Amino acid sequence: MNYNMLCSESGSLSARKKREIIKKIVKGQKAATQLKILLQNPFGTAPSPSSHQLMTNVLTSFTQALSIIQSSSSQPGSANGVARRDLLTSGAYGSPLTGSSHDPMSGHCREKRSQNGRRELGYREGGFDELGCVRKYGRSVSLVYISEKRFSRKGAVTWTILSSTTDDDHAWRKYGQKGILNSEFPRSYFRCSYKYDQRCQAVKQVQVDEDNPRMYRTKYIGIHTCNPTPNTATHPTTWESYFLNSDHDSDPRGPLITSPTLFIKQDFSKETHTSSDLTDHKLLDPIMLSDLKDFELSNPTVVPLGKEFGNSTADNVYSCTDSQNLDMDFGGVAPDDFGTHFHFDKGVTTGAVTSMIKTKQVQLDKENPNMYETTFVGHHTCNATTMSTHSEIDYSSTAWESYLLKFGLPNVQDHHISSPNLTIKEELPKEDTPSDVTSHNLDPNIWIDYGARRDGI
DNA sequence: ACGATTTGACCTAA
DNA sequence: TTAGGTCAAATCGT
Repeated sequence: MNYNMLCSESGSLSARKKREIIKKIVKGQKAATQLKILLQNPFGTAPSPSSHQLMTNVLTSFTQALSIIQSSSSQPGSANGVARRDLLTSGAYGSPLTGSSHDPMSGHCREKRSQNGRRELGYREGGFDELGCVRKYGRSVSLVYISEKRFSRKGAVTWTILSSTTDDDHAWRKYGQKGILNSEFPRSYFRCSYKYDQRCQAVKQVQVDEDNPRMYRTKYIGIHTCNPTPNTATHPTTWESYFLNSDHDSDPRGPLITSPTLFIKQDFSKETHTSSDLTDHKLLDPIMLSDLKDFELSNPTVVPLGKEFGNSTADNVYSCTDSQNLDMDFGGVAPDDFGTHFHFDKGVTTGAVTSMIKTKQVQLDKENPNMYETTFVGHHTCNATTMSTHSEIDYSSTAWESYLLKFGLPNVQDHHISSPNLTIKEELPKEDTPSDVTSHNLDPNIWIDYGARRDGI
């Protein structure tokens, strides 16, 4: 939609719709302003919605405003509807299409068959509004809407991100893959899973990045107009991702990538139960506990963890760096700690505050060498560092809550988490294991590698 | 049985 | 003519 179109159409909008549009735009402007403030001062103490939420609000408001305009222009008998169609068929969009197989006036689909008899749905000359017809898809039959296809894509919002994962908070359906000239990796094509259910036109193209094969270059085309159901959309969390460009506007959902594959098992030791008494945390809601058990996040992200010493794996143990007021000397690992059972809880009193030293250990899982088992003992009483780049994290909370926020468990803010022993298993390709295990960003806390040892000595 | 993915054919734009 | 994008039958996975 161009400026002239907006202007010409605005003339036919009712006063009520004009008010709606202005309201939406103003709302978007407010969200944009908030986002600007947040970006200028990302570590401010004042509570504010996450950048993701703000960007979502901006895009939602503007998209809704545009939808109102577009819905007005596409009403039957609307002169502007004709103008819109003319726009879509003019110039670069106006090339005739083969097989006038769809009659938008009758609402019926006409098929054409290719030389090999394959059934096809052709494109009509120029763009036309979506019209439903039944098509066979594999062995199932589903309602299909023939859309404006690539013509509408010309003016679609597009942006590209570089991310360690292909996941985002939308459900996608793969519809194609192509080898690309002078490119080592093929390009995969995805459409929104709700393309036919909700006429959502969003698509994305994913390709392994040439410069960094560990990263995915994802191009998003079009903004989602669907309302995904909660159980089908993954939870949005930030991870390693970068905005590469934004051709027009930026969809806030694009750069927000979900977390790596994590298998979380939670267990409670006597030590940690007693430790909860040392803090103001309350016991975890049993319902929450059931949710935590074996909670899985699907994502292929590689997060560096672990070290290898020759051919044998070694444990890596970490202490929270925010315990600088505490005794940093853990006294090494006691001989009887060598083995599979960890025991690192140490109660330390600093001034009037009794703290638990948070430790974690990382070890290759014996059962599955592609997995890393991280055991967290104790809980953080420190504030997570503001050096973290994870905007989704509540920095004032402890690591447990941070994790839970990142993982998107529902209503986690309403729960005060006790200090469980938490074992996280991460699925990581071993070849991606770097030597430096202290700089990973699995959680928002900074860890010091205070020792590595061979297991089972 | 049915939804999702694969993959070769087809289509359009350049 | 060619490269990139899409379709849809075949196939896979649950």
